[in-house]
Amino acid sequence: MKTYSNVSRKTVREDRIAICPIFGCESIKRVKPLKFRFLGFGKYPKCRKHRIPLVYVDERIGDFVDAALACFFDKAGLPPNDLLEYVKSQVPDEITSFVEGWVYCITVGRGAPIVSRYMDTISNTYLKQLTKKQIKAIKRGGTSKPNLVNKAIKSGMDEITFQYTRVLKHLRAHSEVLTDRQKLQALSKNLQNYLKEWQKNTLENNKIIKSPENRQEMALEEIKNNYDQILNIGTCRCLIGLDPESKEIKKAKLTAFDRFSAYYEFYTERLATKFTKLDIEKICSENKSVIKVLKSKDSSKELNYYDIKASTSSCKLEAIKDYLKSINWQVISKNWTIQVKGQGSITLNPYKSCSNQNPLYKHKKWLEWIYLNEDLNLSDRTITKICGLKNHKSIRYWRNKFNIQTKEESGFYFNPDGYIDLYMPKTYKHPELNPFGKKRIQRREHIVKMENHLMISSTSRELDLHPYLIGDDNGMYYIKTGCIVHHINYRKRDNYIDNLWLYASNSEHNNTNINPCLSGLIKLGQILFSQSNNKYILNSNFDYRNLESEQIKEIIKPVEFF
DNA sequence: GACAGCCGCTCTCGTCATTG
DNA sequence: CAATGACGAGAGCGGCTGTC
Repeated sequence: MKTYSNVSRKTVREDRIAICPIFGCESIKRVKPLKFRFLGFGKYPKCRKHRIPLVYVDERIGDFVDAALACFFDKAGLPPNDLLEYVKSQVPDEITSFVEGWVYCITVGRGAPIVSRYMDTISNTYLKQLTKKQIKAIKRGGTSKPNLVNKAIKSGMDEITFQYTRVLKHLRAHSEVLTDRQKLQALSKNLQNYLKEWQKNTLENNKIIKSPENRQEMALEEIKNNYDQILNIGTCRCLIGLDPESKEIKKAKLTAFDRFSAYYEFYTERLATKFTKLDIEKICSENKSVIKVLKSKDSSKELNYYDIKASTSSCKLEAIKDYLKSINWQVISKNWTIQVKGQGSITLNPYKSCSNQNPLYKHKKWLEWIYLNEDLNLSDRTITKICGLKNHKSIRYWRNKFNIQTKEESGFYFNPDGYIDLYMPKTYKHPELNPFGKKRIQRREHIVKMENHLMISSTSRELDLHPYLIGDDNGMYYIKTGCIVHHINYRKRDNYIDNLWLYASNSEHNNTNINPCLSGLIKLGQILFSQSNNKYILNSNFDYRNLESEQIKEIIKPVEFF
């Protein structure tokens, strides 16, 4: 569990704004330093309503947004299997419009309007804590009267703005990338009636609505399943034009904020996983996906399109070529005959590889599909290779001819070692990297995340005194070279801040002493030794967390020698 | 079309600790 | 002492794009 800095007027160095840590509680207060450190009431300000200590807004608001976003975009929010099976078997024509409609309704069904209203309230109340002069100074921005508004208050404002922007960006991505409005269609009456029945039945069987007190006896995953059912009812109700909050849910006093709090717990316990466009497409289409193509080559390894990007070029090209053959091209275009100057009309075969005799890139729909496919994310250069051409300019030429706009390039790349590399903007002026400013700075994503986290969560004094940080002239702080940002769960792409730990040096990093932990897991049977492979393997049929803590202590206690 | 500066992407090398 | 794994850092090829 994350710990927050205790809001204490004894230690607060300058005015800051604090809030009740309960999501949805609007109790917000300006915390001033005590004039005499030993005197004064309200040394540890508490929420009047909940009687618990306040936390700083800038430390808590990010958690709320994390929780809300985890809730909106969790995989469990996609259409549930029982509904999908019904639609596929009974009304197969409606599968696309049903899935598109469902995804369209997810954000509203899961409470997006409430987040937006809450963020509005927080930012307004935050501003009310300031004097008119201070608000004017903030609005003026720049360096005007820097002493009037102290740094902590300014950074709190910035954090609220940053987090609000995050919410809006995700919602925008949802409406522009994840949903396709043109595919939205009214559902048939049959399906609507079935959805009404479905939500009634689901509500009746939901354990949390039936008896909320049972929650304490349930495993976290079970709680999540029940919460997801409630949230999916919200989405379903939106889809059939009803208010997402049903009477039963209101009766059970399960507010949207309770659900976000629950989701914060799921998020911190890593039970929430974000869905992508690929997941939606997978539901809609029966096509063999890239994943399946690659899986067939190495069935033991779970692959996704990140792995495709990171895999070796030849393997990637072959996988993509195989994948392209499996696409249902008849849906994309019905006419595969093109006119080529000097050769007359040619009938292309999209199920065969691209070649001189089969120049698929000269077909507008083919090129458009392959270039704009977000999961493949192919560049002109890669398409050139797929087509067996030498000069990428040919692909660009045909793109221009067909009026296919150049994509916005993304600023991150998958290092073959497994990390995510970022190209840093020019404002990133790490004093120890590229001191003459001639080259672009590349930085691993997890280091940048740690730097951002430290900048947000530390006071200016803490930043100045931090032994692992180095500052620049513009008040930015960077992790010194030589320090190591370690992935706690050893997953190099899991760059959530909770999975990162900063070490002073490689030697300190290598002293993490993982061996005693591993031996504990071996004693518990979580890790087994496979004699056929001569290797240790993970025992996936067993979860030591199901044991009582006393049992675990008994098993892993030190061996006694006679 | 030549040129320059920028940038996408890949590849390589270095350090340190551990292991056998 | 060589091999290996986790991590950091950046060189370099050649494509992209704007300008003349």
